[in-house]
Amino acid sequence: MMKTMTQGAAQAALPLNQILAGDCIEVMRSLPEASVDLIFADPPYNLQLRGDLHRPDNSRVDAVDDAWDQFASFEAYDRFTRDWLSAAQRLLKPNGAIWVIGSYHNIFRVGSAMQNAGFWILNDVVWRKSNPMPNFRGKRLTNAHETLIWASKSEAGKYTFNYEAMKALNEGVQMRSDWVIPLCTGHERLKDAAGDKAHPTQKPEALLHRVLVATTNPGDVVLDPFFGTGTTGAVAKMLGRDFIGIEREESYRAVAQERIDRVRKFDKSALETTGSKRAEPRVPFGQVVERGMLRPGEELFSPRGGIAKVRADGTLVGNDVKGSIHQVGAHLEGAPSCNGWTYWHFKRDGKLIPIDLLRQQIRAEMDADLGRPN
Amino acid sequence: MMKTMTQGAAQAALPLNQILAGDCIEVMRSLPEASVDLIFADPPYNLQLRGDLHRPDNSRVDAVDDAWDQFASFEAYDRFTRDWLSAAQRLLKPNGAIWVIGSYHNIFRVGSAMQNAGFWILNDVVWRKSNPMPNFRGKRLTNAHETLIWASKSEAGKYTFNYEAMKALNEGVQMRSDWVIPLCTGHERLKDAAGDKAHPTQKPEALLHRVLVATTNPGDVVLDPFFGTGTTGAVAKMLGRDFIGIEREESYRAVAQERIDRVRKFDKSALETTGSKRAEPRVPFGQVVERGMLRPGEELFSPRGGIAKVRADGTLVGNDVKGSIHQVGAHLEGAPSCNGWTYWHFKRDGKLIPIDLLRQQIRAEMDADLGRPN
DNA sequence: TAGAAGTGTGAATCGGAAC
DNA sequence: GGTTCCGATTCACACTTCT
Repeated sequence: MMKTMTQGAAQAALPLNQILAGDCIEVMRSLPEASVDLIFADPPYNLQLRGDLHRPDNSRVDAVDDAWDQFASFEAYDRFTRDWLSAAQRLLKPNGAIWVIGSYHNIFRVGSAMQNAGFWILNDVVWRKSNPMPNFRGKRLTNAHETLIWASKSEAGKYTFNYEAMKALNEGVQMRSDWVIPLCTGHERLKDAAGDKAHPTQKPEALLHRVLVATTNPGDVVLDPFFGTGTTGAVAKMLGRDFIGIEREESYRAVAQERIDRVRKFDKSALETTGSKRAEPRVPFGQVVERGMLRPGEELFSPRGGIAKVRADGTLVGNDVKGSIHQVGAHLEGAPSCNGWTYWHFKRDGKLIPIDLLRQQIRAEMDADLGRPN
Repeated sequence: MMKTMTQGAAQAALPLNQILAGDCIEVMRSLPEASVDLIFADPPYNLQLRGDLHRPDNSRVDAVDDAWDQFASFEAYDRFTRDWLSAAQRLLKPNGAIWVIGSYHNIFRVGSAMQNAGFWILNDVVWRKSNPMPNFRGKRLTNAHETLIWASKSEAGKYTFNYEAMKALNEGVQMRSDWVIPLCTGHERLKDAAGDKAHPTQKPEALLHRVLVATTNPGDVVLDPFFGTGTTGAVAKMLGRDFIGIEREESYRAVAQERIDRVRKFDKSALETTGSKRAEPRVPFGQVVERGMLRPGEELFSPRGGIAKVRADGTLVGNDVKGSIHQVGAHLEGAPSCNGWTYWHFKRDGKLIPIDLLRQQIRAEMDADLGRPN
């Protein structure tokens, strides 16, 4: 009782669509547990650069040399990683998930720490840069990608994955684990007053667009503990998600706030994405019989010549087996399972028609009754 | 003086171009230190699979369920990894290097252990599979790549990198860190007497070809502690490198030996056969949206006055129909099919511009930066 | 015989609502 | 929380068989 009240109060206190100032570990610890749907984290990469790098024309490469990217040792970086991951895990709802992006300098340590903390890795995703910086010295391969890890809070977590939306984004075939997306350049790249880039590692909005469409729903709460210039917040706002940003540096917060204020949300119809069949209401086969769409005693046919007879209670009997449309189909095929709706056909005017058509009719009527779209 | 003599004697005893039987850690400890130029390792991935998986057609996926891939815990796997890495590091010459391949199940643990052991990571390389197995349940992204880590024995190591050879392999531009290579199938895939695959995880020769051309010279000694069916040995022989294989399983050793005996060393001209132009890359319309070239909610126009609205997942909605640019166009025209790229136009400065222009822009970027056999 | 059509398969951490 | 049972879900190739 007490706990419920506390949680309720805490939930109400969730600072939505704000950029919080301070160290992300401390700030995350001050927020209510199990309150966030998704975390996107772009932690320091611990680049360990030595000296300056110059291009063949002797111009100097503007590298990441900020204080926030300096760690004394692998141990120090691991401790930092464990701490922020633990605070992040506490914030996630049981069915929440996390994305972390990194390069070979840090991603192996981050991935290990995630597994040790009980996060369950769902995919590692490769961001293939279409326009990476070349290797000027010719001593290694062009470092043309970064790695993202997508993980649920625990192995048991029922994470969100908008499979059909991803498939639609990829013109009808499954989205793969390698994404080709250009670097953040041009107008999208934020500049400071002097015309220099406002942040050394600003991520492209296209990357966040895909992450958020894939693994959140409109209205979800997305937290970014290393907010930087606020790409996560900007894209979340466009897509109708709530965000919480945490950023230590005053200058980044200012740039991010100004950026997000400029962002307009897409209209609602644009945000609807292709949904999954799983979300449609379940129709028991018995309803087809009850409504007289099929008569008890009528015969159903499988693609491969199997025959079964409809019974008044919505079960089938055929070939010495009785049971649901799924069970009899599975038995005839000797298969572990079978979708009876697509397996069985009835005959009308000499033609075979899948019984799934009858289910679609029932669903259409249900929708009309409820006054829902589709 | 004494040390030099011992080393010399040990060098002479190096068992070149042989497959050694036994546990790789013990065997490596028995070999002379600082005697090997390159190590290629394909250790067990510790997949932790649960039940069976079936395809939508109910056929069963033949998964990796071998005893050698089973570990009791992350701790046990980490201990195993530390031990074989330490034995491998001892074997490497000071300027030697190592490649390790893995998937998200194990690669983060392997990468961390390598850094902890003092290996210096040079690149992580993504093997992007052109024909991966799909995700049959639609619950995650298609797992379409594996990761390789390339590292020198230490930060000070003067590793071998054949920059020009890689550049030539890539049609004159720097080789990137993402490599597109098909799975090992067809005649290359070794079968046992029963016609089943001889090894569940045989790697394609093209992958080893690129690794060895990039980071060894003819006459170098290449060791593979998880030899399996001997892809490393076969490609090393073709390319005029010496190999040492270590394999615990008698059946794999037999297959590998037979395979390598059949291999003939390439003549020089045969080495220059890589590189074919590929078809124009397919560009999903969703990329146009993700990249912000069109906004969700923005209207598209057909030549004959049809209107549709862009959605966040790259589908269109218009006139009571939802679907891809092609589907909605076909529906408006009452046609069986429609090329949405040329059919739909967006408005800029009062003028109608075909969306195909946006696809051409994306292709131009891809050609400039990616359009290589890579 | 060439082309069409059908079959097989690959390192996979591959449910979830209802009772 | 355990059990039952509905019912959703695949891409690129190589190879074989049929027309």
